[in-house]
Amino acid sequence: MTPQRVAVLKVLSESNTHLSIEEIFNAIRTDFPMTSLATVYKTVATLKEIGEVSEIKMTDGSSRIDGQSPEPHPHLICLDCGEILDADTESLEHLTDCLNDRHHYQIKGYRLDFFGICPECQKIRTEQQVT
Amino acid sequence: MTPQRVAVLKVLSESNTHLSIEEIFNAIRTDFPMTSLATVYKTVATLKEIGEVSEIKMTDGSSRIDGQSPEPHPHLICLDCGEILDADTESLEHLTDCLNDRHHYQIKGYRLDFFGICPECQKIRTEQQVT
DNA sequence: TTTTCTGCAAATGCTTTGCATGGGA
DNA sequence: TCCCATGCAAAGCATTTGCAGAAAA
Repeated sequence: MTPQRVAVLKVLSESNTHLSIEEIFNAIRTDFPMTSLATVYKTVATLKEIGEVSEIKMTDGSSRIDGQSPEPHPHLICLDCGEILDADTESLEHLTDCLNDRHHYQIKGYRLDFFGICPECQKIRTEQQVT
Repeated sequence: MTPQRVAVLKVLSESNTHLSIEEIFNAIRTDFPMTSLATVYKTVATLKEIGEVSEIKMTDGSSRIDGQSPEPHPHLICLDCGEILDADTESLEHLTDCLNDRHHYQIKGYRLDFFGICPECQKIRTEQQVT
């Protein structure tokens, strides 16, 4: 627990938006001007590992940090300004209609990817356990 | 229509997998050894613009090209080997159960992002049309 | 001929790493 | 004291770009 880590956590907890690493960095620098960008990256990586935050990869390769809800959940991303909103929906059913109604977003597209273990790799994992 | 572009299209149409740029590059080089990586990038970018292919950004920053179905659709991505499968489901309802049944994937998580225009930017867009 | 594409290499942007220093427990 | 975190700078990786030559239309 170093002042830098406290500062990162403070920034993330006080913000309800999805900050970029740069934004976190700049926010911290007002309090701790000697903090380095590398430390922010390292701290965020640590927080990700212990499940405190989640990361949203943007199409340009950069990423945003979600410090509020580490569980995977739908996002609304504006194609124009890049704003990210948490889509507050309880089920995956009738999502787009629901999102249009609630958030007044014009939905243009989506990205839906599931992460899991394919049958082949499940076998490999099982074999490795046995060995 | 240059030989290089034909080659890229050929590779993409013949493959039913989700190739990385490198894989496309290597596949082409067997036929056209003088093709450069930059050209592959440029060609894929062009194909993306005209909607012929879609791009799947991986968590490591690299991307895979989907030459079969340009429409956004769910993917199954293996956490171990990185294999990408198109999830053949008709609706978004009861997805994970359905996916487990059909593809025998162990679903560990997902990424669901909607892209659209936020209310603010809709206003801006409207104003710009008027101006 | 005129435009567009190619290929090389350099540049870019975000992120990661190596390593020596320094603060925390 | 011992260890881990920090900060700087350099490296890394995927991708993009500038530009001159070459091919397409």
